[in-house]
Amino acid sequence: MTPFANALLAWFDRHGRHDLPWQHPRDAYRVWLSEIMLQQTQVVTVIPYFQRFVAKLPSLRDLAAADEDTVLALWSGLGYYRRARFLHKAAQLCVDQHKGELPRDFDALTALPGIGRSTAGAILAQAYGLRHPILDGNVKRVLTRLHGIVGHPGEREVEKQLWLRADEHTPAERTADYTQAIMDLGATVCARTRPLCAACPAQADCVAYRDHLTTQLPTPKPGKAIPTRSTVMLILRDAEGRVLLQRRGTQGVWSGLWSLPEAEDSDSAWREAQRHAQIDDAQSLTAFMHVFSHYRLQIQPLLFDHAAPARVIADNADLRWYAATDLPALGLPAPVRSLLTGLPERTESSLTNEEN
DNA sequence: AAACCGTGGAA
DNA sequence: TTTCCAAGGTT
Repeated sequence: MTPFANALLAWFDRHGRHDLPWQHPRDAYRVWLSEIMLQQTQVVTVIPYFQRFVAKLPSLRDLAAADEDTVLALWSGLGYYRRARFLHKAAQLCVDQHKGELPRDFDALTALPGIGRSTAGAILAQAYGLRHPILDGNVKRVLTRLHGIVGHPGEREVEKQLWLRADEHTPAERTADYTQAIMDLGATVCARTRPLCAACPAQADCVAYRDHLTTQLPTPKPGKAIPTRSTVMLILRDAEGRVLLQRRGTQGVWSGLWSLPEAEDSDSAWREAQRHAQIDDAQSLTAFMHVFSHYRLQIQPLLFDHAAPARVIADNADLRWYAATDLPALGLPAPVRSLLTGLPERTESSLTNEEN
């Protein structure tokens, strides 16, 4: 065992996190679910989603048997929705090909959608105690500092070095604890900003600490400007307060989620609205910006109140009028949920349609 | 290889 | 306000 691993395990026993929801009980399904939810997402954000998810779908077989709408509703607000669709698909593959269990084999695990090298390692180490390294954001931060590795971790040479170090430090004993420990260290001590080096068990071995490089490592990703796009979101609301929602396709952002019909500008918005309902006035709501990882989206909501639904689209499975009480059970994009939740009440004038 | 894929919190 | 990015994987 490397001196680092030894010191880290001793630190973990006293200062590690031992009460995370997926640790009690720590079965393969819960470890897997937590690892997928935690991809690019912090622990504090994940915890309530995890609790809600396992309360509704406590086992892999429950997940496999669930509707995609149910899964996406449980994921709604977490982002990167492809994770949820992959998770669902992988559960069904486990039922079909692995007797309803998550495989204990690395190649079989990474063959499942949504499980890459690091996530597979985390599952095998934490759920089954097998010696496999992980290399998530925490480990990259700890190891770049510990070994003074310069260069953005996204570069292939840098990542290759990091995997070698990750493997070197991963002990054959207490692998599950070590895996949790290095993530805990990265999250609580070796933080991105203002690391608590005085409390670090690896301080004596740390190149970045020795050379005063902790603020410069890991090397930040080269910045790139992201474009701004714009869209008009149509809120068609009928006399009973129901709103027309459209299920998005399997490609692109918010795949599989229920969202609002969209248009490029207000003119095409009117034409689009008239395809779905008889409408006679529109109210521009406050426009706002929604930020994705790779572009900004300027959203102009357009409220068509007291719309009379066209009969022709009534049977379309991907286009439905939903009551406000239906919304909690639907997978909605975060800004759409926020928009619909904060919608103005239908006014007396709109109810009586006094403009005409 | 580089783009794509969400969201919210911190600084 | 702007910028950065957190338990990554897929195409």
